Amino acid sequence: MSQWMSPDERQPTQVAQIRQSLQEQIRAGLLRPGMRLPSERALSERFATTRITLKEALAVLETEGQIYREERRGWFVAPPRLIYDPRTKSHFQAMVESQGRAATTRVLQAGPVVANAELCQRMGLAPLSPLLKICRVRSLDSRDVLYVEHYLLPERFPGLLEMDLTCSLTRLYAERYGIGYGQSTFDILPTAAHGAVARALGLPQGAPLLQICRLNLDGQGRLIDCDMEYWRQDAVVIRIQSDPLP
Amino acid sequence: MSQWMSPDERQPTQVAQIRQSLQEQIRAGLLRPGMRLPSERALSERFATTRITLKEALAVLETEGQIYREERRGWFVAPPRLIYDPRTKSHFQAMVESQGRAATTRVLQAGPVVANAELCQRMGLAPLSPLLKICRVRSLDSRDVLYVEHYLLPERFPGLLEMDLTCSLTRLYAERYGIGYGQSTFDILPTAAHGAVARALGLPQGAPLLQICRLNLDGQGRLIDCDMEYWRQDAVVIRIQSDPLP
DNA sequence: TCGGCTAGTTGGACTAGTCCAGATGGGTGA
DNA sequence: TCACCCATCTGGACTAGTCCAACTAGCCGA
Repeated sequence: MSQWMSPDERQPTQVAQIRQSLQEQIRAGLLRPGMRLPSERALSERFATTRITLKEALAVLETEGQIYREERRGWFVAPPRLIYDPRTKSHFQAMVESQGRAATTRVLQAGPVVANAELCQRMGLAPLSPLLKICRVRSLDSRDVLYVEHYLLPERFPGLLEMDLTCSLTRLYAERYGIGYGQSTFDILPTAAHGAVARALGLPQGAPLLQICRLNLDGQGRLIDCDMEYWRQDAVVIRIQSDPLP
Repeated sequence: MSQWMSPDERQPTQVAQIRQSLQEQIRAGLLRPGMRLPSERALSERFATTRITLKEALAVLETEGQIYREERRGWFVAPPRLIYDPRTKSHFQAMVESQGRAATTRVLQAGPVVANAELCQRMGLAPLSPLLKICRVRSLDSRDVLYVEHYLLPERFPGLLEMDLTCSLTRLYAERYGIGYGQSTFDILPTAAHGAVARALGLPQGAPLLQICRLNLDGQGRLIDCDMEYWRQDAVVIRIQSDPLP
């Protein structure tokens, strides 16, 4: 029988059915953005299946960015994505507010470190170069969605650590040091949450993330800093406009 | 005891240990790009755990793009990523070959369709507008890494379906119709494989993918087409350079 | 030599649980 | 009133299997 059916027509798996069913409820607005889903145990009972199977369906919806997790707290319906054009030099707060949403920033850590191998390579530094590391968590409508590690050249930013680091670094660069962005390079790639990132965003280890590594140069082409951004992947869509023809 | 330990120092989970162990072997070059990993059963025995736990570790490595899956065939070590700048107007083949790798293209389907709701919205079309749909699979060093659906305005491309669609559509546009790209818009977001996409790339349902939706305008700002690209997320890194200051 | 069959292996899908750590909220005592 | 404690609930981590469909490789016969 099944050999004559295209894979489309075959009876969908339980995981697919559960995913479909939850998606429908979300699309119909019965499950609204930010709402908590019933517990995994309650859902698995309602769908007459085991927790493992149910969790697989939730994992698919998670990689699609329709729902998100908070470690040991539960599953929630994802709010609309923030539209993020990495090329605009505007800072996080301005970008968020221009889309009618609220932004806050929290500093987790700020201090000198020694560059690791990956950073030396990306930034073209000598081995064991000193750097300033600033770790921040940024939230969208009171939900933590972005963890950033900034790595700055210490010689260009004397006294920076004493300033208020919760506001835009871009503005500090410009106003206090007269340094503005020129060309930047962005590497975008999906990855999984580990260690510090997972803890900062309240994610379980292995949860999907969108990583953006930006390398910023000033107007003269000299390196300013390197930012490692880790976004909850349901919270953002990268939208880029190519240049119109000259 | 554990209450005084930071989460970093705590004994890592089995999943984390297995992930770590496999990653090390890959980094050391003992498991080389393209090589198949031992079967799930063999690995779960070797790590003295169950298949489910083992699969979870593999899933994390998959979302990190260190390994990839072929449905019912097994797990393989991911080759280096292709560097993809969506803003360069160069076509797939040229981009791949400029990085010293081999590209091929296969046409799965080509014909007229009626635009669905999502396409009407993205392309700004009237409901039920007619479109030409071309589905292609593109491979990198003989591995299928990209599934693309092109949706074109039929009135701009009479007779297109009779041409050789395995080569660059960009070139066909230019050489046969005198149409060149102007500004384009890209939406990049991680998603999960379903239906046609999963089948075309030999992925299991729910596998992580990187979706890029591009909307192409011509030099006069008129719509040319909309491409829905689905990349195996281990196969590519998006690298974008912002414009230098004027 | 080559096509087709077949047995064995692989991943896919799923069941039915256990034990634990962290988050939550209600109640209690200062 | 408010801080703290504790019972309860949640997800996290893991075990030990079963059944099935699809892929594979090797054998066999034309």
